[in-house]
Amino acid sequence: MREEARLRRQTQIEDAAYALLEEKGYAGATMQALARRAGASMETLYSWYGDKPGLFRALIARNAETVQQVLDGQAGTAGAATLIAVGESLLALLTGPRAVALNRAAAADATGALGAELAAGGRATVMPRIADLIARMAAACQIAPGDETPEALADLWLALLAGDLQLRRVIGAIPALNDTECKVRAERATRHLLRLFPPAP
Amino acid sequence: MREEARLRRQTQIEDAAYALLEEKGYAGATMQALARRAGASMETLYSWYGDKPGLFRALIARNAETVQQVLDGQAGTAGAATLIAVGESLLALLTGPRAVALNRAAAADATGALGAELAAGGRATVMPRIADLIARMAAACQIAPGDETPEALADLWLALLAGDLQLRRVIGAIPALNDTECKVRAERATRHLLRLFPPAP
DNA sequence: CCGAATCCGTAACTTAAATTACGGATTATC
DNA sequence: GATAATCCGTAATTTAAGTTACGGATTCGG
Repeated sequence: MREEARLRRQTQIEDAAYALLEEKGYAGATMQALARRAGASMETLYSWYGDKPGLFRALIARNAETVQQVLDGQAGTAGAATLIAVGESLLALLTGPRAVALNRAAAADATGALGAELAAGGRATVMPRIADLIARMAAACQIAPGDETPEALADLWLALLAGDLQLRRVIGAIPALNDTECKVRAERATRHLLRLFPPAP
Repeated sequence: MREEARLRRQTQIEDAAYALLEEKGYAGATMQALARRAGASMETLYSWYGDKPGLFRALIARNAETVQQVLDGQAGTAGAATLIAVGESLLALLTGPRAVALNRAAAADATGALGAELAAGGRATVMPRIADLIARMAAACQIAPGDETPEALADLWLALLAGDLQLRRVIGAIPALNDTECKVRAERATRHLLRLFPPAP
C-alpha cells in the first residue's frame, strides 16, 4: 500500500526537480530549493537519491520510460502515416522542456556520465524502433532503401526531423515548438525521405 | 607596439580558458585555475573581462571571427563543389572542441544570454552565407529551388550535414569526428539536397 | 635614469551550495 | 495503544568559487 504513496512522492519530487532545472539550470537547481519546493526534507532527498547527480540520473531514467511509452503507442503499425505520427510526438518530446532541461544538465556534467546515460536511454532506444518502422515499410514496398540500411535511413530521417532544433533549444536560442510546427516538420521529414528513396512503382 | 603583445597575451589567456572549459566544463573552469594556467593574475582577468561570463563572452566573440574567416575562404565561388568544401570545414568547426565547449557553457547559463550571443555570432551569420551560396547555384541553374526559399534550403542542408551530431558532442555522447567523416557527411548532405531539388535538365 | 602604469603572485573576503545532523511530528506495524 | 520507522523543517558544517586587495617586479614614456 505504501509503495504507491512512495511512488507518488517521488513523482512530486522529480516534477519539482524538473521545474527547478527548467527555471534555474543545473547549477542553479540547489538541493535546498528543491526540498522547499517539493515540501521534502534534505534527509529524504539524500536518502533516496544519494547525491545531486544521483537525483538527476533518476530523472533521466524516468524520462527514458516516458519516451518508450510514447513510441509504444504506435507499435505494430507501419507506413508513412505512422512515421509522421511518430515524428510529431518525438519532435515534441525532443524539444520539450523536460528533454531540454535534461540535456542542459548533461551538458553541464564535465564527466560525461549524465550524457552517456541520457543517450543510452534516449537515442539508443529510439533509433532501433525507427529503423524497425522503416524496415517494415521497405518490406511492404512503401520505401526503397537501395543499399542503405534501415539504421542509416533512420538517422537521415531524424536529421530531417529535428536538425539542430534540439541544440538550439538547449542553449536557449529559440522558444519551444508548438504542435503545428512539430506536425509540419514531421510531414516534411517523411516526405523528403520518401522522395530520396521512393518506392518502385 | 604594445598592442601586439596585449593581443598575444589575450590569445594565451583565451586559449587557456578554452582548454579548461574543455577539460572541466563551465562550472569547473574556475578563475583561479585559469590564472594559474595562463600565468596571468586575477587582477588582469577581472580588469580585462569584467567577470567570468564576460570572459566567456569574449571567447564567443573570438569564435565568431574564426567562423567568418573559414567561410570567407570560400567566398566568391559557387556550385556543388563549393558547398561540399564549405560543409566539410563547417562540420569540423561545429563539432570541434571549441564550439562544443562554448555550447556547453551556453547550455549551463540559465539566463540564456550566452546562448543568444553564440547563436547570433554562429548560426545567424553562417546561414545567410549558405543561403547566398545556394541562391547563386539556383541562378546558375545548378539547383532548382522550386518554391522553397534559399534560406529554407540552407536550413535543410545544415540539417542533412550536422543532424544532431553537435548536440551529441555537447552532452559527451560521441567523440570528435575525423576529417574523413566530415568529408563524407558534407558530400552526402549536398548529394541529398541536389537529389531533392535537381536542376532542370 | 625616474616616475607611472601595468601585471604577477598570493592571500584575504564573501557568498553560496552540497552534505550532514537532529529534534519533533506522522505513520506503519504489532 | 505502544513502539519503531519514516519524514519534515531547520540549522550546522564544510568546502569551494567569485571577487577584491595589495606588495613587489617589470615595462613604458620622457
